[in-house]
Amino acid sequence: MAATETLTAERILEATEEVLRRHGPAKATVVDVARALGVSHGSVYRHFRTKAALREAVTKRWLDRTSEALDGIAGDGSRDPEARLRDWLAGLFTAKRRKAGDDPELFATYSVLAGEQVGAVAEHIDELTEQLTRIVADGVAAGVFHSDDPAVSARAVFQATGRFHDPAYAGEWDRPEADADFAAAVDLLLRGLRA
Amino acid sequence: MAATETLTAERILEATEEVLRRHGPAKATVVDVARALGVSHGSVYRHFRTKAALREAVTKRWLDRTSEALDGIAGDGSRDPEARLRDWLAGLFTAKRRKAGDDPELFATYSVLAGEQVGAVAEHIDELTEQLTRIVADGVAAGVFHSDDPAVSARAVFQATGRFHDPAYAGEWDRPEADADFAAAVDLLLRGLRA
DNA sequence: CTAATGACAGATTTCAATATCTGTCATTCA
DNA sequence: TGAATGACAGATATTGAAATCTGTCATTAG
Repeated sequence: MAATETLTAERILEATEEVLRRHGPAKATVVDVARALGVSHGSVYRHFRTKAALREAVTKRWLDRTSEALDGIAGDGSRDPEARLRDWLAGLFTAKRRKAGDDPELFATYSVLAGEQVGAVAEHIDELTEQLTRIVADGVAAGVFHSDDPAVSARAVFQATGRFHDPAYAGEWDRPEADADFAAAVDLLLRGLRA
Repeated sequence: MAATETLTAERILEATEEVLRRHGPAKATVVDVARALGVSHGSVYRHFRTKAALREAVTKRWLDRTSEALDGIAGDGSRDPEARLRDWLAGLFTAKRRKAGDDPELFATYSVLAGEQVGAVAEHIDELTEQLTRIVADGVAAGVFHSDDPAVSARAVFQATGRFHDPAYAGEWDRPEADADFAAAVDLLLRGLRA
């Protein structure tokens, strides 16, 4: 079905996301994706060199949706850097938590890729760290933060809050202490950043 | 062999550790342990109710060796709290890193238990957090640290440094950036604690 | 001439039969 | 009498044969 429309990378990505959502990362084969599109699996390979590349592309698209939302906070130079940092960290935690809850199968795919140290995940992390760096640098410029090197501080903040965004900890995000722990972490880190 | 000596829990733990070291956590059955001791596996069950209890006991013994070494640092009230905290965190990182490198099979066992949220691991974490709390409280008493609640701050510090002691991250401990990342994390957290 | 196909080899996964293990307990041994 | 045994049922792991999948490519279709 739908063989009337041209087969684009975008359509394949949509179908893959759907198959992944339904079957999870373990099942969800290239053949399944092709079946869902009503084409032969050879056609899928015309657009993605390997199954790994396809999974990575789907995950990248999915991760980019998070980055974009946070980018708005990071880039809003009109606001107080401290409030922006708090909002950004809270936004990241909330987004990951929601993704883990709403799209467990896609999230599982992302967790697998994160464990495999795949390029798309590394890029996502770099992107987030750059956003953080911007906030820290703005804070330093405004005189409210101290940092010898905003990139180093941003990296430290990102890693120190790993428990609240690293998929390895997803199982702990629903525990009742999670929010208090998050608040304590943010308070401590902000004290460390203040000029 | 060695059937002459009495079978004690201690001897079973030693044999289990040896079997675990040799075979890893996947293999390493109760039957193997019994074989290594030259007794029937029923005898092992006289000392440990389940296989899980045996694994946990072995891991506990192994974890306790770490706690004891660090306890010396935490309890040394004569030293500057900031230096003690730095040494304690560095000691924990070094110890975990060495355990992961020297005893990969035992470490894998510990990682599995950590993932399963087992009691012995929770106790180990509580113990470490208490040591940290002592250092923070000493620092507050000496006027060099600020904290509304040393237990909360200690917990935050412990979680924020998870990347450097949580077995989930063991794969990253040998990367060249690890030491710089650790230093940045400790610096930031200490700034956050200072009065 | 480009997009799509489907047959193919080798790799991976599935599945069911088989073997091993866990945990119990009536019995044996010292 | 208390420690150790070994046979046992049910659960789990291993194995190897069959099925499916990945990635390629010569061929077909438009």
